[in-house]
Amino acid sequence: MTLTLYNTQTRQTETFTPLEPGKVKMYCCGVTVYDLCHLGHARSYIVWDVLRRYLLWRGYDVQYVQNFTDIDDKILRRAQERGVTMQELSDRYIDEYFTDLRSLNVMDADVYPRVTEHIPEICDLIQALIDQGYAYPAGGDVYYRVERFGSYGKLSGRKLEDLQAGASGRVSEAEAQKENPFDFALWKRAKPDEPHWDSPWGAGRPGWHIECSAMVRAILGDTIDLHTGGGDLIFPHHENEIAQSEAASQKPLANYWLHNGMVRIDAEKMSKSLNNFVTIRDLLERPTEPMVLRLFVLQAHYRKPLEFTAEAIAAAENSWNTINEALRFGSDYGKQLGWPDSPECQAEVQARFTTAMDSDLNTPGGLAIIFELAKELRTQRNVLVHGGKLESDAQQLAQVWATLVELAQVLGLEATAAGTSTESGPGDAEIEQLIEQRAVARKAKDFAESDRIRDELKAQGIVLVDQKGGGTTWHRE
RNA sequence: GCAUCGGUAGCCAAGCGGCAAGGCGUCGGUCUGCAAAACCGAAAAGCGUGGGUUCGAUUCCCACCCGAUGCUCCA
Repeated sequence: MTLTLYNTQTRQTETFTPLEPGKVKMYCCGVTVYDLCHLGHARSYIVWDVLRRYLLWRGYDVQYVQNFTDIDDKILRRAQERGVTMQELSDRYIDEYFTDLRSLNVMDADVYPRVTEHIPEICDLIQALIDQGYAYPAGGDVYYRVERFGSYGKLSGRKLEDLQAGASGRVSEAEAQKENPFDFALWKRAKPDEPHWDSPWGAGRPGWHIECSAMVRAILGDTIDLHTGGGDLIFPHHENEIAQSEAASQKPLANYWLHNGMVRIDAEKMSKSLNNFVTIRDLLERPTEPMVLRLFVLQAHYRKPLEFTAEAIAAAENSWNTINEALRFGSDYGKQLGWPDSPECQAEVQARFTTAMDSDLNTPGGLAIIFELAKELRTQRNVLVHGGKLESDAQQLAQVWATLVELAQVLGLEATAAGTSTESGPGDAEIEQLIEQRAVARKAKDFAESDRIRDELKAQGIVLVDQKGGGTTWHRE
């Protein structure tokens, strides 16, 4: 069984072979921190988190690095608008990033480099490019000379002559200084009142693309195994990273380039600039369980576009209930069923899961297997609750459960506790008393009264379930 | 215009050469005073369109239609 991954660079699904057996060096392009993360970011980081978890599960030693872009035009502008420093603004949104992504059970990276902490390495790299003729200073800026890099465009499959200059409608005033309109800034001269660093080319700050090249080199080395990010980064960001890094080192920057598909809303890409985004915070405060969002994301293959709708989230909510109930089976009933402390996993099921995941991280395929396990557990749970004993062998069921927990963990799906009992409303004793009253009414065939009590509790989020034997159980919604 | 990726049941979504996974929803049954929950069962796509290759194509090739993304803000 070998892992295969779709490599944007070759446009093929390839067998994954790390540079060094058993070890994986992985770099993921992180966020520019001037706002809250939205669902599109969530998708990206969940997907790469799953790749990382899967590699770990397969026994690789994974070194995972993800940057924060903490200097940028948009950060500056917003900081000025709010009357705070750029660092105050970026620090705040880095904190917010951790709040949101950790709640989605995205594992922390091993290193979170920040641009402002790597200015010397960035300057060294720029100098090396100038020395080799790949870059030139102009009026306090430094530009990369795209025509000098013969394979420019190899990642995104485009040729310089095919590019349409200014197609995005954002032509900078610096355009005139460039030798070629596609030359891009490595270093930007500081405007008055902007944060800046001294450099051989004058006071300024780094361009967007150079940071990743410099930080990958500083932390992971010239060549890494996996470089990941959103599909909207392929051009120009990743193309430019390749041009910078490979010109400097004469070695490949990454052996595998992986990109996730965009989240769409109303058939359009969700993005900050289109202002059509839904933040992770919005969703979680609705409230949507974090695991529901994970499930929503993982039910689609990572490279395909994913349409966000309220219906889709509602569907994922129902799906998650099934898995969640099954995940809780062990802690709820394991002891009473005499399960061993750590039941064995079912190798055959693990193998099928592996086959799905090996094929370019087919999480929908993996989830189909998880649902098989979850449905069996849920069925037995209900049989147990309603009938008092299991229909299937308890020890075998323990293995089903252990397998489910393990595979769900690979996708970062973990059981969440039953309804929080902190909400207001009637207390347990009061509920029990109402149930008692209702039982009396039912016995007297006063169904109007019994239904009234049931509806009243229902309105307060208390669901009554009449049992076969005549008793009534209840739970909070 | 150029580049890339898609178009599979009511919705979401796998599969990619040999009689179309899974999830959500829908319908029927069991249970119930009625519900809810749960359980059992069912219906529902022949895979964008037109050609071609093949014993055989949703899967490969060609053309076309539609959509998305990118073409120096972007996960």
